[in-house]
Amino acid sequence: MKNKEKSKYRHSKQRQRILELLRGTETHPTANWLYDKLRNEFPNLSMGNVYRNLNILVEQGLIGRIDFGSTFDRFDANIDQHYHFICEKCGAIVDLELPVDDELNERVNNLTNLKALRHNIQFYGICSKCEKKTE
Amino acid sequence: MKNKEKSKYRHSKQRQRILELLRGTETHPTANWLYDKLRNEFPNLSMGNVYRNLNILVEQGLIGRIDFGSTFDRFDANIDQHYHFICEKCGAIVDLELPVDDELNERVNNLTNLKALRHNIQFYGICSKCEKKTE
DNA sequence: GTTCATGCAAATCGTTTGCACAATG
DNA sequence: CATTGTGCAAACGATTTGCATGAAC
Repeated sequence: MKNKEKSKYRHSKQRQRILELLRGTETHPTANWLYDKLRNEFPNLSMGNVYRNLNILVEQGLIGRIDFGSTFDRFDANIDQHYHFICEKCGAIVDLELPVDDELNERVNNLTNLKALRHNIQFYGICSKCEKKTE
Repeated sequence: MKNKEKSKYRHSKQRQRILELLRGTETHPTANWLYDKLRNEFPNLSMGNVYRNLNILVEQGLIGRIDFGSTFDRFDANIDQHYHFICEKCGAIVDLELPVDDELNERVNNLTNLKALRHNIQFYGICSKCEKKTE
């Protein structure tokens, strides 16, 4: 699908440091956090450049963007807790009948010193409509 | 915490119709989708009003906002698939050691005619630091 | 010296807000 | 008539983009 085989990327101190910072922290920084950390080293650093480099690093597969889903809010009159399926082709969101498994929270609570109260699951894949179109 | 016991809301045709539309669809509309559907009935409808009403309906518990997490992107040098815990107090995001359960995808695929390839889980609750502060 | 990276500012996109007027109860 | 809802336009915050200059190779 996405073929940019050419490793057309040059070396850049800024990008290098962004990657190092991300590798050196357990937290999940925002672009702004990285920007603040790097202002000292690169006094003229711009947010635009931080974003550009983050996108390049994601494209290179060196980092991940924590992907909670779409960029805009979606609303739902179905109040019961339920999981969602999101089609990677057409973006459709489907409610799932899969029973909500509250034991998962317990497993987290037993494994860590966190207190998990609830959770969401999003499944990603291809919906039946898009599956047909491709075939 | 949040005490606005008074049902201080009046009746509004626009809000009523937004709720009806949400109840009448299986999709998970965006504000813009609702806006488009309602332009005919309310030629002067504004996006601002759609958003205001959606927020009110969420506050009333009549609809849900599909909540994928934070408003800004977060980045992560840990590429392996893993689940996340999000602290509802301080917003911290913690990687979980909980093994990724690919059988969940199979359960979805058996239950539906979708083809789930991967999934994310986000747990929500209180992290240990915030837990201490509250106690 | 061609191409990619950068800083800067302006632009974009989804969402929120301030305000004067209209609708509700 | 007191208060909430509305349209409008401006404001907002996170992210992207156009452009002239600077660094990499």
